[in-house]
Amino acid sequence: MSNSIIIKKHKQHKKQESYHHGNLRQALIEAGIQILQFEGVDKLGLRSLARILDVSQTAPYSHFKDKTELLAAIAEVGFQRLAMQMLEHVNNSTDIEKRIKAMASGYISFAVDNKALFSLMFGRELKDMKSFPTLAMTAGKSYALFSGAVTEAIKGRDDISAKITTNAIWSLVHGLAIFCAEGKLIVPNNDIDLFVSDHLDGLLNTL
Amino acid sequence: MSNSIIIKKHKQHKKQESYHHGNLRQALIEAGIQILQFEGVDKLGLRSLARILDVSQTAPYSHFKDKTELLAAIAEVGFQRLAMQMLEHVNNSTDIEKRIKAMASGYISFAVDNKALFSLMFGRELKDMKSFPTLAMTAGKSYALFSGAVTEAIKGRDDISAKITTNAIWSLVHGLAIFCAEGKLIVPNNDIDLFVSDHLDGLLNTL
DNA sequence: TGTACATCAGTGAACGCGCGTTCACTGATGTAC
DNA sequence: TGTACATCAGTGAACGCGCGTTCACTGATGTAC
Repeated sequence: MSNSIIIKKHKQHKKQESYHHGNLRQALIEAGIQILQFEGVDKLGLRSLARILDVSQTAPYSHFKDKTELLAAIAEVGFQRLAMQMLEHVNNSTDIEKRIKAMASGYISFAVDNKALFSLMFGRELKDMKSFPTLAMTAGKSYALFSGAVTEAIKGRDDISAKITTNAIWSLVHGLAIFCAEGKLIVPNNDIDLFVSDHLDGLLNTL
Repeated sequence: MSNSIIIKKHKQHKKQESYHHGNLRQALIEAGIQILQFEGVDKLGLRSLARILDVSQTAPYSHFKDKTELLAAIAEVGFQRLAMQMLEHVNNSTDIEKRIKAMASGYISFAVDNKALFSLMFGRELKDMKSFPTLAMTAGKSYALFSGAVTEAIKGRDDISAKITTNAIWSLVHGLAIFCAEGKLIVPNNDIDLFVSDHLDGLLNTL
């Protein structure tokens, strides 16, 4: 990738070059996501980010107390997009089983399209989410989407069973997402919907 | 943890201190696993390992061409133990469904007991397994255990269906393993067998 | 409207760190004769 | 059995690297009067 792309995208060149960046916080997050996209988690550092944004290496400290806080902010955007992508796939289907499958497709294709971001979101770098309550909340949204659908599907049965089913679906989808992202599983013909349908049918049939 | 434990375990003190370690390759691998157990992936380096084993920082290069090769060796041991732990849980049950559940229990409890090793085995550090054929082979064993059981269970039906079912089970189990290891899912009363049974029933019922 | 001033977003030098790897080397080992 | 010698497993100094973070600072901004 070319760093200049990232720079241009964020450093909106005003008439006179300004001392202040104007939008550094947001730019750091977005550039971070770009680095994840094209380079990988271990290239993502405060210094590398500052370099890309053409800003001094300590400028990020005006917006984030330390590196972890920046990573948390990036991951949070990731979780927002994950939930969005799940919802986009759902569209307006009313069939509950189809909706679950659609959410799964969204989940998995998000993972495939954002491998490094996805692994940051679930990785060891941020394993103590307790320090980042808003991150934890945002992260909970994608789970809640599955959970809500399952609860609706099996209403009548008890809560425990709903929870177990939700966790099973979530785990299955997450596992598929990881293996697809890593290339350990291949989606035939890139037909993600068929792929998901095939792999979820067993579980969903028992709903 | 105390590093001295690791040292004592490996540096078998002979009468006269020997110039040669005697067993450095094996010691590096085992100390590596210890570091993973008590410190985490990012504390695992050639230098830290050499330090622990009380050996010069370049000694490891007599046994591994570079860091990645050492990591691959460690991961390979991990995969051997994973397969072992799966088989141990199986014992001598003949019921195929029970056997699959037992293997799943082994898989998940391995992940919980060896979080960092598990994440090395499936992590980005070794994402290009092609460079390590024996690692890839060993890694395939745990998959083969699931695959064999499923094939046996649904014999009569076609291969494609067997493969899909295997992948679904594998993904589900892997997802559960990750979430349990990360503490995102809690195993009630530490009854891993019941936990697994609950979460796999849906899928296995369709066999 | 113009100005003083607090606040804030940046700078740039410096800190200490641990890392992987290379290099020329040396002490120990085992084997062929 | 004793010895020469190739081989191998170590040593220790040095390389260059990028990193997170701290510090004292300065230029820009906006607001109260």
